[in-house]
Amino acid sequence: MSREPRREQLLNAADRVIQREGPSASMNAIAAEAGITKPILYRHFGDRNGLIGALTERHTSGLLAAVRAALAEPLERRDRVEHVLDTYLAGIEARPQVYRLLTHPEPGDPSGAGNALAPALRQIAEEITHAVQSQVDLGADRDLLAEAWGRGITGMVLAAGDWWLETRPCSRTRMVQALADLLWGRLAAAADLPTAVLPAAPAEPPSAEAT
Amino acid sequence: MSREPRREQLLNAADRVIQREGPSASMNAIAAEAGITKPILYRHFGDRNGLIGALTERHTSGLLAAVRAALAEPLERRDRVEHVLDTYLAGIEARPQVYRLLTHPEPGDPSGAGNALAPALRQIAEEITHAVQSQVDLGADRDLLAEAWGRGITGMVLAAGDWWLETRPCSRTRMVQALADLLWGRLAAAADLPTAVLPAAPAEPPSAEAT
DNA sequence: ACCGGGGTGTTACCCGGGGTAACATCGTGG
DNA sequence: CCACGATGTTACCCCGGGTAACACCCCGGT
Repeated sequence: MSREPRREQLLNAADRVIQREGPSASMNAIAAEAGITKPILYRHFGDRNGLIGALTERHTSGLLAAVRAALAEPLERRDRVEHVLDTYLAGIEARPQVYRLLTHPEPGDPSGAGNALAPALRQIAEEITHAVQSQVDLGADRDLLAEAWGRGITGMVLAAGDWWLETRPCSRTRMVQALADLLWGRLAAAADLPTAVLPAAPAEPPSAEAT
Repeated sequence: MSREPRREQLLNAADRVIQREGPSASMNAIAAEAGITKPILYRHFGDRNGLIGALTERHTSGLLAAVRAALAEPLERRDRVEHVLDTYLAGIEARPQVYRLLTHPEPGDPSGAGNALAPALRQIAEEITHAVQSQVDLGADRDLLAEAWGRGITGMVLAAGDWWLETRPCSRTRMVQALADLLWGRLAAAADLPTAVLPAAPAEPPSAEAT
């Protein structure tokens, strides 16, 4: 049995463990699940990041391709955005544990950059950036805006999607609407509430010792 | 010297180390910086999360208060949003290392939830949620929308801010504009680019082994 | 039949980080 | 003077990532 198929088997095992124990599963546990011992894992993947990376690759390719496809769909812009949002949410909904893996930036990253976006998500951000750049007329600022928006939208969907996954406050469709509405400037368009002009704001600024 | 002042000293030391070495600084390193040894740290803070938590508290209180204040500012809505964005960006700009600390969710979190938003950021998200809920007329969906948007906006600013901090592609003011524009539906309002209807899209779907 | 190489696998170890137990020390109030 | 409670110490445990050194097994070449 040459390298490649073996690699697949090991990845399958790792996959099962992480599905079961979450992304913090130890190399020992993974090796055990595969019925072998650590050094073999290291032979195949170099280090933990290698393994996680390979695993991530696997699962992202699908989601990433799906998002990319959704971004290229020939739809009205709003529909396209909704389509992308729905694609992403459907993806993370299908495999929550794996999704957590994707989003966890490598913890022991000693290099200066503690990027908020894991590599997998950075790819999505780049997809979005590129799509915006090539599809939307933003004038002189296009490059800056597209890049900032790519990151921003990705982070927005990450955080909101995470919350949605955990609390399931509504259907996927509704969630898609909520996010699309935000992107569509509904925050700007909505009317003010008749705020009673700060009805004697209760002064209580610094009360540390909060839980 | 009673407990409290000592605690402060220790926190100061921890602060310096993290400022210098990033959030992954070891307890040993922190103890050394304080001129003492580990057990004392543990006496004061219980465990690492306790220390980090206390440190976080310290630094967040300022930023959180600032954001809260910005949210309550009696301005036109767009100006208020810009004000909040600028407050946040200014905050993370001032102390990057500490900011990284805030955003790093505890790595060894064995509980199922690997929340994308660190506790400090969750507080900000709640602030935003509350502000939207009490200031903007969103009809029947207000609760859902406010909550989803709170998370979403926080995540957006986190990701975009992170990128901005690392690459410094533009001035803070411009960045604020870019994000406010996104929130203001400029994505929706902009015209389509005259896309040449997919000029022979280069087919090359699954090409793994990417770096 | 013999050998060598590239795959498989193993045990046993190193290192470093979080966390703790047990002991020494100092200072202050009864 | 002593006891108590704080400060501090050394030395240790445990566990997880990562590696060294060695054993096996099969297959192809001479």
